[in-house]
Amino acid sequence: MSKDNPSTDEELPEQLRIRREKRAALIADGSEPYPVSVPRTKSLREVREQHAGLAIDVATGIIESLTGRIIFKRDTGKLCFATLREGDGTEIQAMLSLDKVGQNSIDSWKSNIDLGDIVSVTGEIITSKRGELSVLAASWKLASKSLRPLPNDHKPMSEETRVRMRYVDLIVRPEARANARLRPAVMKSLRNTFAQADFIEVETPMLQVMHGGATARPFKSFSNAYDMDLYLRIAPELFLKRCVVGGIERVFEINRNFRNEGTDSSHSPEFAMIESYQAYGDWRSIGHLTRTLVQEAAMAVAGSYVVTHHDGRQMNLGGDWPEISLYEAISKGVGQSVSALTPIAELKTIAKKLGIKTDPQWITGKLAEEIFEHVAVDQLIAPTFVMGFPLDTSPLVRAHRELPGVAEKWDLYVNGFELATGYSELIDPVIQRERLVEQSSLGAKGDMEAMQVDEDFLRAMEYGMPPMGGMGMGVDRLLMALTGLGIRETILFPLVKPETD
RNA sequence: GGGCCUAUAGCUCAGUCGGUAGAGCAACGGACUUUUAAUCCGUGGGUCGACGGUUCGAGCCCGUCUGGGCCCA
Repeated sequence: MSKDNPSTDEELPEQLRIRREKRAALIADGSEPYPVSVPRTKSLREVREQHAGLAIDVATGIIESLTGRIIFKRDTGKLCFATLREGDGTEIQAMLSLDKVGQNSIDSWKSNIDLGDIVSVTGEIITSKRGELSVLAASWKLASKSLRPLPNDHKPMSEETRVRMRYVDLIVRPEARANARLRPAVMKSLRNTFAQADFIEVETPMLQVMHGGATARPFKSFSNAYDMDLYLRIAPELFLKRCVVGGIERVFEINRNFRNEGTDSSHSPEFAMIESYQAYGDWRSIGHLTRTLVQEAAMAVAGSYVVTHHDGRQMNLGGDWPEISLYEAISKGVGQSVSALTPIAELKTIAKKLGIKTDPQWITGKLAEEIFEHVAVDQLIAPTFVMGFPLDTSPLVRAHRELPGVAEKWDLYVNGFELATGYSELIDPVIQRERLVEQSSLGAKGDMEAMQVDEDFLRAMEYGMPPMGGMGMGVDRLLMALTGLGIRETILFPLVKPETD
């Protein structure tokens, strides 16, 4: 965007140039376009609350100093109106009349103050003849001169502009303000739910010597001080499990993970995830916890287990959630019986028949999961636990206590996407070593997603890890499930490629 | 990875058959003491994403690249 930052003013678009000239004129006049402070006695919200229900054309006699960004400006000859807006979207009208502020002041207001400027207005709180709650200025002061015109407040900015200039999006679009405040409300609820169940929050390394805990391609980095490669973590799992070995029996982390993979409306290269482990629990107890976390989050932001999406559609997250078996869902979807013992050749035939493009490197379980995603996922709108995933794609999970070839792993689907996953964790260090060695051999064969053998993690396990359930849930996806928004709307500043000239 | 769509004023968008670039809001000048996207009169504002090609002439046609979006895998 170098065209917006030229070295000389002559190159600027008209509107940017004029605002810079106004800034210079203010300085030349001896008034500050960027003062260190301005009068402010109350927030706009406080004034609105204090004077709710005031009748038309009332003078309260109460003097306040209010600040806000000018979002509309309506100047008549001797009386000027402006709408001030503060960060949460609360608006109050400012009125400047010639007989209250004088000729110089009102002239300066008309010529030097623009849409987008932040101002402080001191005066009596009144209602106008149309009943609009207003501050009738006795004096005013510029708090910050805006050098760029605001976009049209009545036409939404394009999706790309919203993402690239979220600060402007937050000024002009109510939904953007609401979304930005939704995430902290959900985070607070999640932490409350964990706290009530005696879980302890920890923070584990994001820079890791080796990536593990999930199958995904990592971002690679490098430490100059240690002269070694580092990876941005793809999951905190192996560190949280170390915590459980050390006796933090109920543990969780809410933090960022990084995956060097494709992006679309439900995938971002960096994303917030909850992981939680519960000693002496299993996949069912952790499933119960997961449901509570989601339902309490819904209650916190919507006041109900029934949430309303931005398109008006409603989603009931209340009650118990149905459980379906992965292999039964596949069997139903493809019209023939499929189990964890179905030979890979048969799965390949099915995949081919469905038109799924397969990778010859895929192992049996991966093929089954791909078929599942192809035939069943779209129908999983209401919250549903999909139970019993292939053992060979779940290297950190305990084998199902009854079903051969199946792991005690569920995926929670909502709105057609995977929201969370939970396991009965594998705690036998000998089997764990075998699984990780197998993974690393896949890595050696070129599978960029395969885990490495983390010897320190295995050593921790060898000290004895209690039986436990574990869970991971995408925070961005939880927000998506609660609001129906795309991931780029739930993240304030999603990664975008830089603008070019 | 493949296919389709898209990029024009500060913002949101039109632009017909290839013939001097348009609107609304915003801006600038003027009028107006109760406006609510104020109104009225007047004015200015463009490297049409970048580069190359075809043509007497390209916002428009062709190619390459870049950004963005959608669908498929």
